[in-house]
Amino acid sequence: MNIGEASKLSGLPPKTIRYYEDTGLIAPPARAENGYRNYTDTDVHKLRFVRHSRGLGFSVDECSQLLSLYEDKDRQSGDVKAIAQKHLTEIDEKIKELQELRSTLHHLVNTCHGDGRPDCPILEGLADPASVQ
Amino acid sequence: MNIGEASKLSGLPPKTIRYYEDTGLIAPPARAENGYRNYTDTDVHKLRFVRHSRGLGFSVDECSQLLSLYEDKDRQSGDVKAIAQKHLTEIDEKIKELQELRSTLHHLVNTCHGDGRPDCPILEGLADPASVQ
DNA sequence: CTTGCCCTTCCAGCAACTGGAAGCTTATAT
DNA sequence: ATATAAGCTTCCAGTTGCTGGAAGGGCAAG
Repeated sequence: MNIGEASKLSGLPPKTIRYYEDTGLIAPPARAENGYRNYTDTDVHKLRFVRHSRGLGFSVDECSQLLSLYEDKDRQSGDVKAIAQKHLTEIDEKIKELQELRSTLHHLVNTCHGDGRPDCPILEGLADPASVQ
Repeated sequence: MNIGEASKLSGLPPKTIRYYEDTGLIAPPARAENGYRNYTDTDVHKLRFVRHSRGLGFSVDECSQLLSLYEDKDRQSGDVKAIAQKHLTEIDEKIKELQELRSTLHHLVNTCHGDGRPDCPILEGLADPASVQ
């Protein structure tokens, strides 16, 4: 099938599929006589795998490792779990970071009148965070 | 003062300060006779403002708007609040997104033995998310 | 006078795409 | 049959927010 069809089935834009090929994340597919990329169901399967991995926030590099493990029938599930566990930890850190940031921002927003007057605790807080602590 | 001193006082790396100048976020400072950038306390004050704004996750473009409002003594605090409120909403969305993603990933990680055997629910979940629902 | 640090500019690269141009081929409509 | 549109190809550039490095000049200490 052409890239457009593979795109529909995998849920990845054609541009992204080509990009993944360029960067080596996915192997180049066969080519038809007219030069068009020719994808198999297996190819699409892997593209879907990558889309789901990226959707869970794995980096392209991590996706590459996961895909290798997926294709290796002698893999050790511990290797997969290690990658996932590390990513989970990073997500937890990111969430924590955002929540702290949200808390500060929420406080600032709450204390600002938000009217036509110029005095603004948000700007004061940005100029000098200590002033709102 | 030179850029190194401004860097220490503002908490921004010299590279970043120059970058902010290049992109128009902050106005070019005066220059000494030897061509070195010459920062005033006011300049440093604005650099700190930008660092705090960026630290709260505002984009450089939003920082630019906030800085303009900070410098405008006839500003309306409602304009500031609108920017902050919008950003807060985006943070909330981001947190929600990450939490959902975390939940899925956590579930996958928990169901994987993580040993020397090849069977792996994580890979199965990435290949076909429906299989783990 | 040389060592070493600070400053200058400019160019390149990171992640992960996305948009657009120029030029094919194929499908559809008249 | 032909005109047009859609889909495919490659390649280059831009996005966001820096960061690293090279090449060269300034300046103080030993």
